[in-house]
Amino acid sequence: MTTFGGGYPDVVNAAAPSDDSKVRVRFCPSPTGHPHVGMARTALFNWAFARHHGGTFVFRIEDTDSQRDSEESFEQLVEAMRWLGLEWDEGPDIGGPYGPYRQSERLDRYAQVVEQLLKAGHAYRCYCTPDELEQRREADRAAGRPPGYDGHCRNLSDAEVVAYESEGRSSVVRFRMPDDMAYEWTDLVRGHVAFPAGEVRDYVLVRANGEPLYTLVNPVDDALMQITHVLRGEDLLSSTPRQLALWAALHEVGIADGPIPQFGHLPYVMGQGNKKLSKRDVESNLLMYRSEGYLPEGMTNYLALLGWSLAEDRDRFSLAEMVQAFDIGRVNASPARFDLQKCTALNADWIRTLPVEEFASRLLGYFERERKVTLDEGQKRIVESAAELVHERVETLGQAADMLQFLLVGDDEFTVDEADAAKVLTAESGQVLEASAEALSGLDVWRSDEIEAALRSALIEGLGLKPRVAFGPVRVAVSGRRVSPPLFESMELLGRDASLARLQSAQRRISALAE
RNA sequence: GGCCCCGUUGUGUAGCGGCCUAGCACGCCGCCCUCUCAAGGCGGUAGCGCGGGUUCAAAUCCCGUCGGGGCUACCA
Repeated sequence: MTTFGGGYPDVVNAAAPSDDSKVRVRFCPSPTGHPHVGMARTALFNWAFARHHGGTFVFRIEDTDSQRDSEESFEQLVEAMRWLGLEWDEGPDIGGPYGPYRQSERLDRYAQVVEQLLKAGHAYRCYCTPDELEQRREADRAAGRPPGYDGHCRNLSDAEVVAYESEGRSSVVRFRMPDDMAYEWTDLVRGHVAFPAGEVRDYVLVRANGEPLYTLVNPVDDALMQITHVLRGEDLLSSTPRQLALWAALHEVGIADGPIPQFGHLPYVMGQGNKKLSKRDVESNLLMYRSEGYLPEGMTNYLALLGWSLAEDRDRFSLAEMVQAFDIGRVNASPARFDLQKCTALNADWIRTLPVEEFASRLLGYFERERKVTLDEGQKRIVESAAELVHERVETLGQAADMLQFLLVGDDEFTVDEADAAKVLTAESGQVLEASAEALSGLDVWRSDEIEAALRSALIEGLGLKPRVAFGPVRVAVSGRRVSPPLFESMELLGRDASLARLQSAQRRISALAE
């Protein structure tokens, strides 16, 4: 028996190229559905690896499944990558020396490769119908034989081929796996991984309709694009032997000339329970985080923590710090659960770390890009001043926007939360509002410290209330909520007229209640 | 069924034979601060799947076992 690693000692387990600038890695998603956090984690680790080694990060689109791929999905992918700040050096939009970078534009090359593999005997046409295959698989299962293609069409005679063709059967192209070869490699994440000989069956490279499959195009493009390191999901671990075999064949027919890349299989990102995070889970949608107002810094930071850590006592770190420290050998092999709470907490941490002015400008951008609202100059100034008030109180930009909403709406659009009103704007609070309005209307200077002094004197000293009891109704009246940014500063920003109007409106509400 | 991968508090991780009566973060629970909510401060909760070895010494090495996951497609 031959061991693949032993047969090709200079390629399979080749040490990482000593010249780091030769490092070439790729992120190669299929454009189906929305961009997904597991995908983003894979992209991030590839990117960090490339940057750490001063290598090249290639963005390649694997769109060979015309049934499932979509242009919309492709655009979202690009957008998600840009949002996260993972710039690529070669890719569909910017080209590069090994383009094109969309596989749908490379079909002619794959056809050539298939011809060569067919000619060299590394692949053959298989005329088995899906039904026949299914039946034989069933039989194998029943008999306790290992499943997989049984090699029916491996060695058809010319006459048999002619017969099948004249029957009008269509054919797929199958790769001929070497008979007695074991496959092993040193996985960058898992260490030594071995598959015994005879386990991997002949597999399909090209569909009957002529469309090439991932099993073919992925290794072919890795070869053509001189990829040196393949960092991908654990789900592809067991397809590695097939790819190793294909690589050997590509070498033999002269399509591949560089070393076989080193493989590293990243752990799954799990969702609830023990299930891989699926595209159906809401928290898997990367762009959802952007629209909720997560920071790209927070997102990449959290994603990095899914299988990797920078130091034992540090969770928060920047992309630059990650690049500096990234070591694929220190990536965990066990699956990581995606924890929205931790993700959000880390994002909150990042928000608080931002200088206030920076936070304000992100918030302004968030209003415009994600909330699609155009703020006038006055509103912008309010947001800029109010940013400080919510900076430490929110976990996302979205929460900040919500929390400041009451400062940005006119009296006609202003609404009071009904549940909160029911609890706080009760008959007894009528006198609180009345006293407040009276104290405030006499103020010479409308400033938070003056407002606070006036209200404290009227409500705490005057009515003898505890602060939290006294300010509750005022808060709901002015902000519409029981939870709000600091009250007196908010009132200053709102302005005297609007503040008093809202107090009066709340009073009317209470009197209406009494009747 | 066969093959492969994985297994430290609820979650993410640190730990790579003695520094571990297992560290950090999130969560959770108290307390303090306080105009609400946060933030901040202080304290607490909870873990090496199990069983055998090896060793003076094991979360760390070996074997077995159990559990979870993946692949076994004309998906990727």
